[in-house]
Amino acid sequence: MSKTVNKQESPSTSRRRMQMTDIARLAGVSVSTVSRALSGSELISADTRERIQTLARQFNYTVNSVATNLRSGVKRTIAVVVPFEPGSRQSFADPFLHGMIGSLADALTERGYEMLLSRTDADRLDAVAALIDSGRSAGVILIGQWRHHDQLNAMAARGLPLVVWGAHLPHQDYCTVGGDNVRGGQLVAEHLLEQGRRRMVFLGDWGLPEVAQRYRGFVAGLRAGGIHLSAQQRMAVPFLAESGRQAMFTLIDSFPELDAVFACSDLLAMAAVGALRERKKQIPTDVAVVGYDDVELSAHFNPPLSTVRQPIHEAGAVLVDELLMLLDGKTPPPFALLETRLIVRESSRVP
Amino acid sequence: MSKTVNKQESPSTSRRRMQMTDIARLAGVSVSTVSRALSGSELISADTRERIQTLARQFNYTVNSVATNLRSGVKRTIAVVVPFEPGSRQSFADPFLHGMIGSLADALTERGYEMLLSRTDADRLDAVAALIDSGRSAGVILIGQWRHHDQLNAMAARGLPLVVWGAHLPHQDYCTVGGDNVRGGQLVAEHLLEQGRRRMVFLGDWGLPEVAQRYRGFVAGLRAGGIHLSAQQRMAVPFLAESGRQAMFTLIDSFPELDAVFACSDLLAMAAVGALRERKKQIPTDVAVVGYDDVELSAHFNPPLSTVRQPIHEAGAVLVDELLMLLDGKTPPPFALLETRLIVRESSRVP
DNA sequence: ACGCGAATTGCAATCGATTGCATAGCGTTT
DNA sequence: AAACGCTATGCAATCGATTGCAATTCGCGT
Repeated sequence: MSKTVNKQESPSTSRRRMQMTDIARLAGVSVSTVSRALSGSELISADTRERIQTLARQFNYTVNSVATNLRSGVKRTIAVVVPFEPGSRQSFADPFLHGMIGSLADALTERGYEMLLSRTDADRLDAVAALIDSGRSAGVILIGQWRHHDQLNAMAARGLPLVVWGAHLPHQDYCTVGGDNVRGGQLVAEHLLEQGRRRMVFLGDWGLPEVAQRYRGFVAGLRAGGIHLSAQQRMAVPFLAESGRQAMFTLIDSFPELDAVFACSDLLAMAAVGALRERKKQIPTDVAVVGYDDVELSAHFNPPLSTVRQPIHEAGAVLVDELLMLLDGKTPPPFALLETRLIVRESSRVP
Repeated sequence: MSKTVNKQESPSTSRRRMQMTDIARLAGVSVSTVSRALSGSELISADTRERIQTLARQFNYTVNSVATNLRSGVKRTIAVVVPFEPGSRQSFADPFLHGMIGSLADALTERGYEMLLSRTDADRLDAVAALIDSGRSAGVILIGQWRHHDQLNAMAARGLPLVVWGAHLPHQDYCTVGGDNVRGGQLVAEHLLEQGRRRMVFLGDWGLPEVAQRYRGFVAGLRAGGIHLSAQQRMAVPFLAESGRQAMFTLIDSFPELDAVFACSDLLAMAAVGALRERKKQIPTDVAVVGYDDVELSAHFNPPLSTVRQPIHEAGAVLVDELLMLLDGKTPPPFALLETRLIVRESSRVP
């Protein structure tokens, strides 16, 4: 390759990217001076500095942050990882994730970081280590711990800067941020009991730590009210609308007397409502439905959906702040429990 | 700064990242050899190669892609930019965007690219040029052209690798991918007329090119059926549920005889359904509602929402492929129109 | 006129990799 | 035995910036 050839040059896009040497040549100074001028160093006389900055602006020059990072060793990119179930690849579909990503994007932008969005096989969570090992990002924010607490602990042991949205578990060496899932489940149980419901069903994959905690809280709350949840009153389903629909049909068939549904995400709850309608059940008269997350659409659903609110906006900020603490060498609290409250709307309230 | 000090070192995270020199030392060879071995070069003897690869795996070493990119000049990061309205910052809330991001994430991952997700002020679209100028990404995929066709043309003129999801406009120097919005609007008009509706209202911000085209198609379709749309039969609203709700109330008040709503996104349509219910209108008996996008939830909404499907999965692939063509110096078609079809569900179909 | 410090600016090493070219080692051919 | 060729490896320049230190210029005191 000849030295004068410009990489990524192309017939149509033949303009080479401006670089510091170009500005230096134009200004008649050295690159050192340009570098310092652009970073606003006091070492450079005010008028040289200004002249160079004007020049840079004129030519749309921006310092190459890749080179800067390489030299300075400081990275301003954070990877946000959204795992997908290896079978369906569809985890991305839950609107809750969308809210989470938006919230993280905001929090990172505010603090001057870039966001690298990455999807990973939920069974190979440890693959995210490569994002850090390869220097692509300074740290990782992972949405959900899925079934691999162990892999996460291993990564934490390697000292990788990692913060996880999820449940706080025993023997946890990594840092989590999440809602109070047990409490959330309990609130739903109490509310449904209060509404006079007795024959509940539970929808959600309790193989996942967060869901497991919601389930535990729910069962505990029911037990306190003297109600027991039998094996036919629950179904383990992934966070997919169609799965929720099918599961709901199965539950209606096997437990037709049901009068309340607790779904572990609003998406599942909405799918459940759809399935119940198809079977001519009135919501909430025949069956009360409560979801989880309080995504934006829940309030506009028909009927408006009762749900457990997760403070998404705050979540992004806390996740980012804890990760930045880690990067800064400080030790963030091992877990943060965010406020969790029940929002009662029409889907579970009989007037 | 002393030479032995390790950047981003910290009390808790004191482990320096492995690098090529370390592997070289461990293997007793030079870095050149390691570099070649890890990239699988035939120049290195098979057994040295294997020995080095094993070593790298053992120590969790991954080549620093930042350094690689700097040297090779090839970047494998694409920026996906989601503009937000400067007032609300909320553009992120529409589930359509979520689908789009997921689809792009898939397409990019499949092709071995990373995705940098970035939010920008919709009034400063030209700010995305900095993503390229600064070398953070090789190219940009922008979701929507918003009100700044001019800024986009200027960027295209600078030769920036840019592909836009949106409407095909006259005098367009950049490359777009989008649905056939005019046709979409027209399909909705025809369908509503066929259902015997005559008093339609339109919900959506026609200041945005895509929406304007849907509006034009809709109006043209109505005109063909001998129907005229007066100024009180439309409202310009941003893609926000609450705005949609309020706009719907206003329309109901100013044009109470309405019997059909065409909303420019499913989010708006769902919000409209909510507002109509609050005013005791039956859907679809009293008022038919049609949305746009066919997001996943639309099928599970109550009633299931009629809508114009945008082929989101295909969209991501096409956007990415066109951008890669640009990066490759080829000239992609100036615009791609993806299949647009009407999905009729219960919200607009009287049995 | 000379010396000295302060204010500017430039030189060159460096970040962590890649790669053209040089070279070392070793077997073959004549 | 000399010459040659091939394979496997190392040297050193390079990507685009940053930064410690050296060098230059200039003003001013004596």
